[in-house]
Parts: sequence; structure tokens; C-alpha cells
Amino acid sequence: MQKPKGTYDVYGDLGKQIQYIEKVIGAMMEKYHYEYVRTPIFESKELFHRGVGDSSDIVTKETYDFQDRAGREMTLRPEGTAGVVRSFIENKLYGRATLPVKTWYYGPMFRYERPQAGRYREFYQFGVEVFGSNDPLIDAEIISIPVNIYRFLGLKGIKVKINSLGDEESRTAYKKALKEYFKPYVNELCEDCKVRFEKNPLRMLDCKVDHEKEIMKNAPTILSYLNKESEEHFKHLQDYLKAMEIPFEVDETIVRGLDYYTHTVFEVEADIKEFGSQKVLCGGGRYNQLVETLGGPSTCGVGFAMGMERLLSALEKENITFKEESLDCYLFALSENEKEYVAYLSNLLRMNGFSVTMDYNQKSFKANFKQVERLNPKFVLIIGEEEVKDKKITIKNNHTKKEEKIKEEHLIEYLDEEIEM
RNA sequence: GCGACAUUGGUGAAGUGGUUAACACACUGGUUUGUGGCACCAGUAUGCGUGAGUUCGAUUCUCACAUGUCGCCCCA
Repeated sequence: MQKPKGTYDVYGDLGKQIQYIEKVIGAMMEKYHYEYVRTPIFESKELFHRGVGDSSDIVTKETYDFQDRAGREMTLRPEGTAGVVRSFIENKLYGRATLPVKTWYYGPMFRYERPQAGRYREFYQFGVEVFGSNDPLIDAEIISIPVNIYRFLGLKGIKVKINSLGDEESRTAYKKALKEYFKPYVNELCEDCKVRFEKNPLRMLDCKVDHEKEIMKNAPTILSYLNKESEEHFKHLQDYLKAMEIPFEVDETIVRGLDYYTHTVFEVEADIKEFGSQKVLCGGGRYNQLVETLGGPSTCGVGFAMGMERLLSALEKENITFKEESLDCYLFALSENEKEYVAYLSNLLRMNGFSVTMDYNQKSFKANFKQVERLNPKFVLIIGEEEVKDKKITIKNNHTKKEEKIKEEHLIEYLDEEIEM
């Protein structure tokens, strides 16, 4: 038996690394005053088709679809936004007095893809979604979140790239211009782009195959088709980012693969050499039509998603590790006769806030000290016949190697003092 | 969906068409029955990804499949 292709198990140091990052994220979201939301890992297939978009690769060839026993069409979520939006609508959060509603989520997503560096079939994303404000200040705040998290974790070489797709009007005008421009050249484009030409011409711009061609370089650019309002939005966003001292660059090739984006789109890249196409650590943008598309009242939205696996490998590449080894006490009994007292003491210590583990298998004295070497506790408590009789415990400070006999009633006090020193 | 390379024990690995598949590390026990980290000795069974084929004989050669690693596409 083995794990399914493209999945991985978490244990050991990786587990510590992940738990630390999760803690940082949780604390950060508290500072930003976002609320935690959790939505189902599977939803109706239709939700993703309508939400993410029928023309996106994610929905057309990467979803895990299944029928439940009653024949309902279900899909394991390939991304987080659609579910959160559905929940926002279904629970009528748009009716709250305190708009905007600022939410965050964290959990596994599923895409049926060929695994490679920084990409798995089951992967974890942390993301945020904010509903009910069209102010670019929110866009700037959203961009600041991943930047601050990466900074806090100590990642260097972070690059923020932003672009604007404009509102409906701007985008329609631009699409039309694009189509007109490319029409005479359709046959020169790659197969994918021929499809994109029909379904979603914006995507042709970040095509890797045709990227170098002259026709691409001379294509009309989105920013020159923004109407006044969209242009203002984009300008204010940049002003806010500057005010927050977040460096960024405008990159017109960023159009994003999900169909629901409007106005602001952005990506945060790790500037790490041997990171190929997986260097994008985080991406997101504004989706002012999505709530309506999914059957809710017209409500603005903006958010991003961050891939945990890529963050982890970026941290690994920069040798940033978080290990909190903190075992306070290791206890062992010299014979079976003292084990009950060990049981009593371990419980006493744990209830007083110490982390405790012990020898469960009645190992030899030597084997116990070997274990001590590996676990590296602050204290070793050796319990033999005398200790039980006199209620005096032999405590060895594993760092100073100092050994003392301490009466049980002074045990906690003694340990506290020793730790202080 | 396309492409390249890989797969030997608990781990890192060497290696060969034919007798017991190196070596190292780790682990367990002992020398030392209440004080470890060193040293020495001993032990760690049924291990060459799976299935076919070629062959007198395959871990080694061929094919298929699986998985892994890494690209492309796409995305986080």
C-alpha cells in the first residue's frame, strides 16, 4: 500500500515547520482582524464550473469529480474562493452591519495534475476573501498580507507584481481590440492560443509558446484600454502600496488563469534561481462579478491564495527552519516497582505546565540515557526504590549536569527556579 | 496531456548475466546489574519497485505498468 500519487505525509521536522507557519498565519490574521471561515472540501460540481469558469484549465481538466451514492455530481475543491463565496451568499453575510466582511481560510485543495517541484495533487492553501468594498485600499491591504507573512518568516527576495484587468466595460473593449488585432494572425498562433482566441483572449498574453513572437509584442495592452474609473482604481492602489512601503512592479502579462478576476490582479514571486515556473508563491485579485454570478446580490470581492508547499520549499531553499524543541522532563523508573510513582509524577508535572515524557518499556539504565541524548530534555528524573520511599526525587539538570535530590513538595518550585537560571 | 532521468536494507549507497550483494551510518544488547555520549565485541531473519519476456540461469538485458524527481502546459 502506498499513498496516492501526488500526495505526501507530514511528520517529524516538516510537521514542526508547518505548525509554526500555521501559527504565524493565524496570529497575522488576528492582527488584520479577519475572521476564520471553513467550507466543505467537496462542493457541487456546478459551483466550480460557474465560479472558477468553464474556460479555465482548472475546471476543464484538473478536477477530482465523483458521484456520491445518490448520484449527485460532486467535485473536490480545486481552489478556495468559490466555496467561500457560496458560503457568503448562503449565510447571507452580505446583510451584516459591518461591511466589508473580511475572511480567511486554510485547508487542502485538489487538482489532478502531474506532480513536480512545489506542486502536488493534494495541496494546502491559505487565502483571504474580502466582500463588500470596492476601495483600492482593501486591494492594497490584501497584497500586504502575504508580503508581511513572508517578511515575518524571513524570506528574502520577494517580488510583488500587479496589473489591472479593469472593469467589465474596459475589459470588453480590450477583448474586442485584442480580437481585432489577432484576427489576421490566428493561424500563426499555437493550438492553445487558437482556443484562447475564441474563449478567453486575455490568456493569449501570457502564453509561453508564442511569447517571443512579434505579434505578441505589438499587441494592444490592457492598461491603455482602462476607462477612467478603472484607471483611478489602479492608480490609488499603487499610491496605497507606496504608502505601505511595499515595493511592486506593474506587469501587464499577469492575467491569471481563473476567469473571475476584474480590476486588480497580482502575484508574489520568490526570487530564487532554481525555482522554475513554481516561483509564484501567491496570487490573487479582485472579482467584482463573482458573487452575482453565483446567485448573490451584486457585491464586490477581492482575495488571494497562497500555496503552502511552495512556501515550504522557498523556506527550505533559504535554509530557514523553525524547530521548537522543548521537552522539560524525562522520567524513568529503575524497576517495575517504581512505575506507579512515575505515573503519578508525570501527571503532576504536566498539570503544572511542564512537558513530560518517560520510559514506558522498562529499558536498561544505559538505554535510558541514550534516549536522553536523543530527546534532550531539560531535566532527567530518576526514580528508584529510595526515591519512592523518601519522596525525594533525583533530578539531573541535563544541561548543567548538576544532580540533586529534591523533596516532592518542592519539586515544582525547584524546576521553575532552575528554568529561570 | 507531453518529455527526461531514476527506483538496491531502518538510512546513505557500491556492484555483477552465474556460488554468502560490498562498505558506512543508524539501531539493539554486552564488556560496565544507579549515571549516558568514547572504545571494543556481537546481533539486526525472510532486501535489488511490480508484472511479463529473452536466457540453462536476470538484481543486472528488453517491454509494459506503478511510483519518485525534474521540465513543458497550467497553476498556488
